[in-house]
Amino acid sequence: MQDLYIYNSLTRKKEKFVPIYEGFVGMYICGPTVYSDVHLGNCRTFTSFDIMYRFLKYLGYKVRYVRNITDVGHLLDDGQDRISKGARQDNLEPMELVQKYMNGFHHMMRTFNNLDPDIEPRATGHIVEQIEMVQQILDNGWAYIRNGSVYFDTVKFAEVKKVYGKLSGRKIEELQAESRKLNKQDEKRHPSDFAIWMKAGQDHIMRWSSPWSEGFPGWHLECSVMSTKYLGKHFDIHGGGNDLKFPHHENEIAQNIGACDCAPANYWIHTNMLLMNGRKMSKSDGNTITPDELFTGDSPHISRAYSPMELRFFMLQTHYSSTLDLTDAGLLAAAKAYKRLMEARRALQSLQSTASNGDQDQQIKQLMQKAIDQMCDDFNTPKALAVLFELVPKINSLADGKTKMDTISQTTLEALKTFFDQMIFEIFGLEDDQLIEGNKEELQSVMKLIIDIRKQARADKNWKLSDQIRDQLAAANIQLKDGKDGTTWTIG
RNA sequence: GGUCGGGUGGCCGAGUGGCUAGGCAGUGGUCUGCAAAACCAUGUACGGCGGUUCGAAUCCGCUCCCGACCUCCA
Repeated sequence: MQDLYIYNSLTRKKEKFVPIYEGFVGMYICGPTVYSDVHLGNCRTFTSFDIMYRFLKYLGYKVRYVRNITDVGHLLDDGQDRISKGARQDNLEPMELVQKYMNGFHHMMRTFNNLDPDIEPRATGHIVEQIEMVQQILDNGWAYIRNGSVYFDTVKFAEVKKVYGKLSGRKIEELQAESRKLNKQDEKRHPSDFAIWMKAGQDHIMRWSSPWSEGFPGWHLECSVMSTKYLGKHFDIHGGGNDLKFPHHENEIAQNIGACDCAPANYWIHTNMLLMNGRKMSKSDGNTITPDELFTGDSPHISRAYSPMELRFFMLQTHYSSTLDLTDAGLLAAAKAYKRLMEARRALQSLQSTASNGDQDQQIKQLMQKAIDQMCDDFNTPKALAVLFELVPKINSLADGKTKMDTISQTTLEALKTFFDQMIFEIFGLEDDQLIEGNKEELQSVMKLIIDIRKQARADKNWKLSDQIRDQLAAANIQLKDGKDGTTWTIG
C-alpha cells in the first residue's frame, strides 16, 4: 500500500499515516447540530472528509467512518439548547425538529454525492454512556459537582497532564481574561472549566435523570463517548471544521484523557472555512447563500444556477486546509473546467487501441502515478486535478485524430480509462451531469434526428437552416459540436 | 489584545531553495461554410523592507494588509 501523508493539527506537521491496526482505519468526524437547514459550509466540510474517506478506501484500507448527529447539549450563548429553541420556534417536539433537519441534512449529503458514514450515532441515543463517562471523569478526580451540574477541572488537568491547549495553542491563563462575561461563571472554579453534565432549568424540555441532577450532557461529551464506543479508546483519525478546534476538540481530548487516561486520536484533521466574496457567510449582513439557492440560481450573488457537481468540482480545486472563497466568477470558471474534464472522460471511454506499445505510454503512466502521489500528499485534490488536466489535451488529441492511436498501447489506454473513472467517480466522488440528463432515450433519438436534418442542410449548403438549428439549440442550452467524424452534442 | 492561517500573473488557485502547476479569461495559429468545440503557441506572477545563500516567491527578521478562531458555528 502506498504511503499516505497527513497534516496533523495536533503536531502541526505533515506526518506519514500509520494506522493502529494495519489495513484498518477508524475515523471520527464531528457531524452537524441539526437545528436548522444545512449550511453550505457544512457541505464543504463533509465533502472534504468524504474525499478522504473515499481515498482511504481506494488505497485499500478497511475504513470505519463514524460521523455523529448532535441532537442535544449544544447550547447557544444565552444558555438555551439549540434544539430546544428550534423546537419552540417551529412548535415541534424536539425529536421532530431533529428528524426534520436530519432528513434535510442527509438529503443534501446525497445531493453532493457524499457517501454515508458507516455509523451515524446520535447524542440522545447515548445518554447512558455519557453519564458513565461523567462518572469516570469524576472518579478520576478531573471534575467537580456544583448545584447538580458537573464541571471539568481544566486547571488541575492542565497542571497535571500538561496537554490542555496543545491542540489549539491556548494557555489557561489567557483563557481566563477573555471569558468572564459568560453564563454560569459563578458555578465554575475557573472560566476555562466546562460543563460535562448540566442541571436542567425549569423550562428546559430535554432532560434525563442522572446521579447528579435531572439534566443533560455537555456538548463536548457526546463525541468523546461515541468515538470511544464505536472506534475504541484510541483510534486513527479525528476530524472536523477548524472552528471546532477550540473549545470543542480541546475539551474532547481532555475528557477522553480524563476518563481513560488515553488520548483519543493519533491524527487530527481540520478543514478550513467557506467564505463568500472574501468574507464569512453571515445571514445578518446578507452575505449568505443556501445550497438550494445555488442549485436554482435564485440569489443576487450568482449569475446562474450551478449543479451540485459543479460545486463539488469547485471545492476540489482548493485544498481542504485553505479557506474556500465562493464567488460567481470562480464558480463559472469551475463549471467550465468541470465540463471539459467530463467531456474528455467520455471521449476517453470510446477510444480503442490495438498497439502493443506506444510513444506516449511512459509519460501517461507517470502522470497517472503522479496524480495518486498528490492525493497521498495530504489529500491534495487541486494538484491531483491539475494532473488530470495535463492528460485532458492528450485524450482530446487522440479523440479527434490529431494524435495517432498507435502512440498509446492497448494496455496503457485501458489503464488510463480505469484510472480516469477511479479518480473522477470513485475518489473525487463526481458524477457526470451530462450522463444523468442526456441519457434519456427519447432525447437521444430526437437529437439524432435534428443532427441528421442539419447534416443534410449543410450538405445542401443551406447555411441559414443549419445555423438556425445550431443557434436555437444553443439557446435551449444544447451545444452542437462539429467534429471530423460528425456532430455530437452536449447539454450546457 | 491572544492564537492560528494567509497575501502568487486579468481572476481563481497549487507549490517548491535552482527544474512549465492547473483552471477560467485574453492573444496568435490550425481546423470549420462561418462559428463553437478541440488542438498548438503565448503572459514582466509571487504584499513591502532587510538578512542568510552561489542562488529565495520558497528559509530568517521586521513591517503592512486580509481572514478565521478566542463567544454559537463545519
